[in-house]
Amino acid sequence: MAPTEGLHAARARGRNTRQLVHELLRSRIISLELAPGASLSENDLAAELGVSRTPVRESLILLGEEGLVDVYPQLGTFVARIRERDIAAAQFIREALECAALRDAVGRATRRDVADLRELLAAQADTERRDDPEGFFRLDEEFHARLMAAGGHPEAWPVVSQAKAQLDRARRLSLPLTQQLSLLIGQHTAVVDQLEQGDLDRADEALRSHLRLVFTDVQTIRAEHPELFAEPEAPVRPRREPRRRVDRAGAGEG
Amino acid sequence: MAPTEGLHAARARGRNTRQLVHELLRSRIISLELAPGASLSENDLAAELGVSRTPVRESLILLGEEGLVDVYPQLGTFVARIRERDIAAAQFIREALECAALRDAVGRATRRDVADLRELLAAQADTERRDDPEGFFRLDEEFHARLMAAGGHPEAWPVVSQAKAQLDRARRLSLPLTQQLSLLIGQHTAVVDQLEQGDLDRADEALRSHLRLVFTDVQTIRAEHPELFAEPEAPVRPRREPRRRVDRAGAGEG
DNA sequence: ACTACAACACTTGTATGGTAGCCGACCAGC
DNA sequence: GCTGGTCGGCTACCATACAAGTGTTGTAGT
Repeated sequence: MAPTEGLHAARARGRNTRQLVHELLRSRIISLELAPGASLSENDLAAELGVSRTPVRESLILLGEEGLVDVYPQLGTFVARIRERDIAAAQFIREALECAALRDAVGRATRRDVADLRELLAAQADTERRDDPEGFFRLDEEFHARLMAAGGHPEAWPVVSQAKAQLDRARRLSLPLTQQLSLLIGQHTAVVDQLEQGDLDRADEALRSHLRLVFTDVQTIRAEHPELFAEPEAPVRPRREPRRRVDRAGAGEG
Repeated sequence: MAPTEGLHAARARGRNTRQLVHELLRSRIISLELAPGASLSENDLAAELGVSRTPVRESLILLGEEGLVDVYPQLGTFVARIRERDIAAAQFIREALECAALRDAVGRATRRDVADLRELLAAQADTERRDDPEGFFRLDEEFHARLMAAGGHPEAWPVVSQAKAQLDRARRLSLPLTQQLSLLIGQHTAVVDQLEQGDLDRADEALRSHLRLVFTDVQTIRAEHPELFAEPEAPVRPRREPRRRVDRAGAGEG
């Protein structure tokens, strides 16, 4: 595969290299293709992607602002380990914003909005039948985004999305484990039902318990994959990759 | 004045050039020292600050993510005009997060928390007596930050702060106009009072109306300073500075 | 065997050079 | 006078070179 082709091809569509690299790395981090703690060298990434250090570096700075990577000057850049604090903060932000938007959506959402949401629910049910969790993730994202748009606050979605990224990293582990797609879809449906009926408090409660379920899921994951999480009170001083000994004789790694 | 000295002196305190430039520009934009619509050239800024283009550029990218500047490739970077959408979104985000944090603070805040808040209120009253709106701004910032900390969500403050930045730009105009410092302080006090008494709904209401007042203030400003705002539906295609005609006769400088 | 030390490889941070693209100004032609 | 084309200067974007700092690691000394 030649990833540079994909990059340069997309550049024609009005997005610059920095944005492309940013999105690429972001998706790799959220999907855990890049595991927490992994080292991200500007040089290596630039070489791998066939671009210069500049856009890579700028992407890493942005990811650092999002809390997805930790940059230690003169030491290295690492995929951020999942921190209890960050998870809790993300959960708080998400819950506050999504529920507030939903409350605004009650009595404001049009029939068209509701119809669109129900269409998404049907599509989500499809992904369950096809056993396509990846597809569900995309539709889940869209569902929550549209819910906020129905409340008249589409601009706030990026903020939620950023918080969500922290949760999603751990969630990727939980979903295939629990296989709770039908449960999640049921909760989505409940939210839309209450929204349609105009019951403000019940809608809020439905969405809140849904978000909380995802949150508690993350907590259970922690016991199973402690290596992905940061120690509670041990500020991780990451280790540099031990240098591979350039030993001609036995270095035949293929 | 030699701003470069301040920069390089502060560099010793563990902050790199990018962060310093970022903070500097951010404060200048929020204080309206850099007016909406103003052009920000990487070259000019680098020359003015005595650093290279790299940290300046990286700062501008970050400011772009915050919505404080608009970057038009191959055209220029401009201080973002105040957009109705951005203001509304910022208000929504701020209200949702601060009120949610306050609700958590009720029944959780310690006596120490309340005492600290009251100390801030006293200091705010001082700034009113001394007619020091700049000082009030700082204390206001700290008050709201501590309120969120009292709710157990200090990590969410940066998100609020970023949203607040959009509002503050317009607020800078409104405050000296209205001279409502005492009113604002009174509202702050009401929030703390309800928090201390443990009345959840009244605390929420007190904070919400406080935040709304600030918001409506911004709206009144719009009529007086339309040039700082963007047209509702006209995506501003910013103009480049007209070139000064190089007229030999009258331009004998140097 | 163990420790102190010094060179090294590698990191991010900063500075600078070159490129594609856009806009305003200028000018020929109508 | 007005319009279309061209030119020049400016922009952000990307690439590259240099600087400053850190942990590892091999080594000499004890």
